[in-house]
Parts: sequence; structure tokens; C-alpha cells
Amino acid sequence: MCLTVGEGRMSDSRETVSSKDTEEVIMEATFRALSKHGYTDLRMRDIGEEMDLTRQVIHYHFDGKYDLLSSFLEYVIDQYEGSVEVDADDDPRSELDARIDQCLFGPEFEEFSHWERMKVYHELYTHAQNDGDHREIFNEHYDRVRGSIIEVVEDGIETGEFEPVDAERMGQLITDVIHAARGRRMALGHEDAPAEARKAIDQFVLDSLYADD
Amino acid sequence: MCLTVGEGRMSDSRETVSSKDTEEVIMEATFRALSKHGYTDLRMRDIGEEMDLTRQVIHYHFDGKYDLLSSFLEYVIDQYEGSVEVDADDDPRSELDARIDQCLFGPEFEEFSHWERMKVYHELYTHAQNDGDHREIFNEHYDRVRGSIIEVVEDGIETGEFEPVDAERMGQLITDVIHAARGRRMALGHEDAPAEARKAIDQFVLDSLYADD
DNA sequence: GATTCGGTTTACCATACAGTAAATTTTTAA
DNA sequence: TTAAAAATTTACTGTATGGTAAACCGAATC
Repeated sequence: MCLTVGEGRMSDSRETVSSKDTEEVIMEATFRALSKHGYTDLRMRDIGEEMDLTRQVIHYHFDGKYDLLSSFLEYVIDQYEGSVEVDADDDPRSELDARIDQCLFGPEFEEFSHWERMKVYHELYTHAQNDGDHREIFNEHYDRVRGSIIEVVEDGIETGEFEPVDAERMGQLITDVIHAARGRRMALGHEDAPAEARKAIDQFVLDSLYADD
Repeated sequence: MCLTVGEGRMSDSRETVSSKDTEEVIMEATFRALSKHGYTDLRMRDIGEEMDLTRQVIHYHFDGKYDLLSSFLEYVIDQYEGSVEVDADDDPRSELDARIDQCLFGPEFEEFSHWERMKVYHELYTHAQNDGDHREIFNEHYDRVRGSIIEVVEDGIETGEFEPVDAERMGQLITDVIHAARGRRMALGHEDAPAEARKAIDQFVLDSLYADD
């Protein structure tokens, strides 16, 4: 976020409505531009062309390209986490299923935008290997996502619905498979990767959880 | 590869030694530059600085940045596939183990360079979602890698060493886990990701193959 | 030993790009 | 209603970058 020098920027709590609006507009424009051109070929101009406002407003709200992209990373991550919705009082088995499905296919009735978001998300993810700050942001986010899956597994073990496996290792495995399948769908165009991954998880991974049926 | 206009470039078979040498030098310089700066921030200048030759020679041997990067992609993929070595007359179980280990940890005694190569490899992989040609090249490569794993599983099933699972699905699952663990190690800095993935594969995936012991 | 030719260097260019400054409009607050 | 502040636009700049042209070198070939 951009702090004007001199007298500094107004505090977050006093931020104008229109200012917040514009920043949202910029974020969505950034999203579309990124989605069209890819991270590597993203120009400030491209973002400008996705807005009604001129590209120079970006410099008023953000302190250059890097600051913009950092804010955008947090924006995307918030969206990701905000989009996950599971029935709180599902049994562990249903909740685990729901979480896996949402990670793989996105919130229902949003298939298209899901993959657009994921494309951008994965590109930022890979780029994080070159940027310590981005890596840190991703790590915190990743811990939350993986954690929520591990938690369900642990719950299921406690209630006796699941076999007493190493929940952390199991959760990490599932998370990894999801991530790879999504990435493969986008990088290689394997449309069926998520669906196949879902089946593979059921068939080869979750069977360790349901050993007694 | 660059084709000079006019009379065209000499056929591959007649290529000078020094010319091939230089191209190799450029490839390795590109590798180092990419590994240092990342795909997004790679400049032709950066490659030049990794060589004894000046950066302009690149334009003699390759037809611009895109052509260079395309050639480099094939170079990296060749290296990847060339580095995989398994004992031809191992039993399926050992061969599968060996292949998984090599994909996860690299050829023995090359740990460091393995991760440098992987970093570059994964960045190219993710970028492929923005480039149809690169995507195609990756797809062919990916099919070979996954195929070699599937093949081992099929062999094991035929000899009765493995349970009669869906070899394709199993092979794909293993490949996905490997890919995600490597990516996670690099993007998030999870040093133990490959080792943990190895254990998870043993514990939760391969157990479906060895159900009778 | 002159000449050709592949390969390399030096010097240079066009332009694409992020970023800035000042003018202008819109909103807020008195 | 007016003055100040915030937000946006228009016009511009500095420079980083990919690429080119012509000179230069060294090893084959005649």
C-alpha cells in the first residue's frame, strides 16, 4: 500500500469510500491483466487498459509496481480463503470431501472464474521462489489451508470415524495432490486433472482413513 | 534455433564444433542467469554476464529472446530426462523406489545442482500456461516421465508383485505428489518437503500396491 | 599468402516502460 | 458558498532493454 510522503496517507480507518473503491477496481483490473498477459509480461499499461481510470491513478494508490503486486498477492489470497465455505456441523468425512472438492473445482457455479483465479494464484506461487516477502505471505496462507485439512482429519480420528493415521502427513499429502492437479490443468491443459486427482485421492489415499469399511 | 536468412543455416550435421560449443556455453549461461534472476526478471544482459563472450553472440546463434528460451526449454528437458538412471534389471519395487527418489532428490551426489535445475524447470513449467508451444513441449516430456512410472507399476502388476490397481491413476498420483513436493520446497522453502513426500507416498499410496504384506 | 567465411566484438539505435509533475476535476468540510 | 483536500488526468521524462550494423579476428581453403 502506498504511503504518500510529506504528511503521510490518511489512516486506514479514515480511508474514503471512493478510495477503497478505486483500490478494488485496481485489484480487479490487475487480476484481469495478469490473467491475460501472465505475470512475466504484465505491464502497468495492461492494468490501466482494464480499468475506466487511467493507469496513473495506480501510482497514487500504490507505491510502484512491486507494492501493487504485493497488495494484489494479499488480495488474491484473501479471496481464496474467503471463498472456502463448508457446513460447520458436517461430519468429518463430508467436510473433508467438501474441502477437497472446493480446492479442486472451486466454489460451485463459479467454475470459470475459479480457473482464472487459480491461474494467477499459481503464477504468483511459483514466482514466490524469487521473492522473500511473497514467500512469507504464501507460507502463512498455505499453513492455514493445509491446517484446515489436517484439522478435519484429526477430528475424524478423534471421533473414531477415521483410522489413527499421521494426520499432518495425510493432510499434507492431500494438499500436495490438489496443488499439483490444479497446476497441471493450467500449465499442461489437462482438463481432467482435478477430476482424476479426486478419484485417485479417494481410491489410494482416503482408503487409509476408512480401512475398516 | 536461429536460421540465418539467405542461404539458410548449415545443416545440423555440418555444424562447427565451436558453434556447438558456444551454444552450450549460452545454454549454461542462460541457466545460471535464470537461476539467479528468475524467469520474470531475466534480461539478455544477465545471460551475457554469465559468459566470457559478449551478449551479442546470442543474437548470432539464436533468433531473439523467445527463440533462445524455447531452445533452452528443450535443453533443460533433455538434461532432466538424461539424468534419470535406473538399473534396468531391478525388480519393479526397487525400480519404482529408485525413480521416485531420483525425481524427488535428484541423481546422487548432485543435490545442489539438482535444486538449481528444478527451480528453473518449475518456473518454465508454470510459465507454459501462457505459451502454447512451451506447453506442447512440456506435455510430450511429461508424458514420458509419467509413462516411465506407470510402466513400472504395470510391470509389477504383471509379475504379481503389485496389487492389480489402476496403474495409470496410481502413476499419475505419484507423479503429482513428486511435482508438488518439489514445487513446495522451492516456492515456500520447505526443505523437508521431498523427504516428507517420500514417506507419505510409502505410507499412504504404495501400501495399496503391497496390500498383501 | 591472399581470400573467404564463420564467429565475435564494439558502437549504436529505437522504443517500450515505469514513474513523475503539474494542471484539473471532484469531494469534503467550514 | 467557499476553501481546502483528495483524486484523477494530461503531458512528459529518464532509462533500461532487446536488437542491429558494421568493423574485426582467426582459421580454413585455394
